[in-house]
Amino acid sequence: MSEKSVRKKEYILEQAQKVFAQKGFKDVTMKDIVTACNVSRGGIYLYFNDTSEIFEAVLDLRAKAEKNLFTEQIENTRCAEEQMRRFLNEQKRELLNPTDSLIIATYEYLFAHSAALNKAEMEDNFMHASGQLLRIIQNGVENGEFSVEPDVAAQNIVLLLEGLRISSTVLTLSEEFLDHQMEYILSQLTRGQST
Amino acid sequence: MSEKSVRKKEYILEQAQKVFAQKGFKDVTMKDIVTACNVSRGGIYLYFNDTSEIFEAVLDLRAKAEKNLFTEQIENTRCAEEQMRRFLNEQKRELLNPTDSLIIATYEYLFAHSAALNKAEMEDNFMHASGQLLRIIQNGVENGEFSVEPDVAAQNIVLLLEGLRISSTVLTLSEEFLDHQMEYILSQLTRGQST
Amino acid sequence: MSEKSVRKKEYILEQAQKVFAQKGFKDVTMKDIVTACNVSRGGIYLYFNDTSEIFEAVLDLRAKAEKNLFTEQIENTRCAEEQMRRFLNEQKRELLNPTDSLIIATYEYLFAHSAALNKAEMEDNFMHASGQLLRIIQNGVENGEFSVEPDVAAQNIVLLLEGLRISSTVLTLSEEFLDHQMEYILSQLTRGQST
Amino acid sequence: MSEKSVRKKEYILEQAQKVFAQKGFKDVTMKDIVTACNVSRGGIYLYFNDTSEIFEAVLDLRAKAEKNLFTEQIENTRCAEEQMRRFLNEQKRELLNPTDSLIIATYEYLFAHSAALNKAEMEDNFMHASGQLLRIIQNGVENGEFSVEPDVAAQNIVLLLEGLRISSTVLTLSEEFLDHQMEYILSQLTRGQST
DNA sequence: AATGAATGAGGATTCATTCAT
DNA sequence: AATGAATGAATCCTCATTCAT
Repeated sequence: MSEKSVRKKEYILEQAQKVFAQKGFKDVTMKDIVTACNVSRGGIYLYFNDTSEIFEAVLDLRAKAEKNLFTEQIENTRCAEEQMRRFLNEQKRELLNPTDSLIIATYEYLFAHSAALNKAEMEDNFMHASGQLLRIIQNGVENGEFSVEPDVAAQNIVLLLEGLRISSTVLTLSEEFLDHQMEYILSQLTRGQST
Repeated sequence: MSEKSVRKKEYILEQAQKVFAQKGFKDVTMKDIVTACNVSRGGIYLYFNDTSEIFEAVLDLRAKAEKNLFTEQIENTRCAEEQMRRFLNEQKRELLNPTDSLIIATYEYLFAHSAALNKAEMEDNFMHASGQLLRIIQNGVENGEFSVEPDVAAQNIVLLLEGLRISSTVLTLSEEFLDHQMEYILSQLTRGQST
Repeated sequence: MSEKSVRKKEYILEQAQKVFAQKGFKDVTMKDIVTACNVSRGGIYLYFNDTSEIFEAVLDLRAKAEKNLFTEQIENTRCAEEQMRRFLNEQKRELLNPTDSLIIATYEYLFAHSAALNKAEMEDNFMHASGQLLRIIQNGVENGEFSVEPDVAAQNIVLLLEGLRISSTVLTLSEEFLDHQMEYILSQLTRGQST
Repeated sequence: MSEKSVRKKEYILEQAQKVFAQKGFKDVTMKDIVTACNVSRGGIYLYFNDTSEIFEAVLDLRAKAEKNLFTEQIENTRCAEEQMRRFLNEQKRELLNPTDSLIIATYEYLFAHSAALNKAEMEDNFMHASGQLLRIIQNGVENGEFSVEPDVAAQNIVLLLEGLRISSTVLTLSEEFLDHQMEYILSQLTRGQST
């Protein structure tokens, strides 16, 4: 694939991402994407065969971008609570900007393809997703900052965030509301500390 | 509407519910529902005008059924922790049986109609959903069983459950996994108790 | 057919007439008529088999009513010009009230059935329609009031009126406009008179 | 739109015109037109969105063609009576060939859309239609050939022609019959001349 | 006589996908 | 590589008409 092709492909993915954020996955047609990009009706097939392929590529692109962001934002501190605060703040920032969230699209996609999906692999993914968090919490426990079962706590937070993300597609979550929840999470991690 | 019609309508809703549980909301066509029931192509329009109307009716039916179940299961005890356990057990039971969950369908429906929806009203609904829980937690706080901010804790649990429900469409949640989370929730409510 | 049936049938025709006046012929469905009357979906078939039959019956009913009106209004004068004025006034009155005109419906009906129609018979009808007029004009010619070729003049007036009727479905004809035309017609009949 | 597209569009309009002439407006379906042209079920939508749009385009096409014809046929003479004869002959020619008349279709279309139409604008159109005629008659009056009120006479002739056109959809008008009417019109214009 | 539930045919419309250019 | 015209499948939805009650 020529360099020009690569750039065009990336452009398509950028535009497609917006479409998926706005309409979810199932309602998006090839026509929608063709309209959003600068491609002809037939031209899109030179790059992708259907909306699933496009969506997968969008997710891949995002995953790469996020990975970089993630490590960079957090690693530069020793204090687990501080790391946790940064992490939660990052989440909060995203939750306050639901316009470009792919959460609904992602669930629609996964659910639509659930027959074809490897559940074991998905669980692995879930564990990975909580991996970052797990490390922070383990740090905290080792430091004596936190006193929880690290696995369970990390999963708990991941699930809560998922609940927030999915709710944000339908509700308007205020910053105040999110602050309360974030504080609650932190206070839970340190609960036994007072003794 | 004759009595027979009423029964047929209910039958349609039962069958439709299965379809929505299996395919979500957006992918369901009038034809799907027609095929699942014993109705002709045009016959369904005697009862409903489109899939949205059917889905709304399915949700209404569910809401009624759940309301009864809820009060009955929980009210017969004074101990807040016991009430909480019963509530969580009920949630666990549902989470282990994701085949007939409408969670994906519900989010697809809400998201697809989000332009037409009243966000303020939706937030009210959310608050109500946590209302039951809120009362249990307030009881617990008054009893001295729990020591949390009731509002925030109730919302936290609702969101976590939402996270579990939506995740269950894509992952297989083991009973063990759920038990850990449920215990974690309970332990959080009683955190300061040890002192 | 029982007396009650006869009355119901007439009631149906009355209501149907309004429907045809409003929608023309082709757009009217059995459902429209059923909705406009107090009859059940299937019940209408006890009286009529399709919209054509209903429309034909409506026209028959009208024809009867008009015939009575016509003779009654005009015959009581000897002066041809006065008769003519009365006739034209009656036409004017109808043209100013186009809401219950069946002209469009009639042409739609005739055109839709033109294959099945006997053209010769239709021409007879046309001649009949001008018959009344013809007699008045012949009177006038014999009196020396008018000086025209009676056949041609009568047909001319019938055609002009048809033009007015059909135009009135689409334009709003003012009373003033109609007065000018009516005067013009009259002046034509008497044209040679000045000599 | 490519040149080929333009030609195809014109081809569609030609074929559609025949369909409208035969069936009127309301009975014509997209399927009818698709069948009459060489287009697939969905293909027609590349050119037009519904039958109204097609019919409007057909009328536009006609209007252009007629405008040319009109001026060309008439302007080359000074004598108003001669101009009038040519004009009426042209009308006669069309009336004798009712197979490709769009009159019924036009009234069905106008009537069906009457709610959406601007009546004032329609009246303007009507006045314009009589404009050509009006000029001829004014010429004649100035020449001393005719002695009538030009406005009223022009409108009278337009309405008569409309009556003839609409009647021709249902009756077979003989050439003789038309000749009589045409002569009658002309004689009316010159009525006072004898003095 | 009368009802109205039910059926199925028919037409509208939108898209994924192909293909000639 | 790229275009966009064209096709045909799939769905939606409305009615005429039938039929059990």
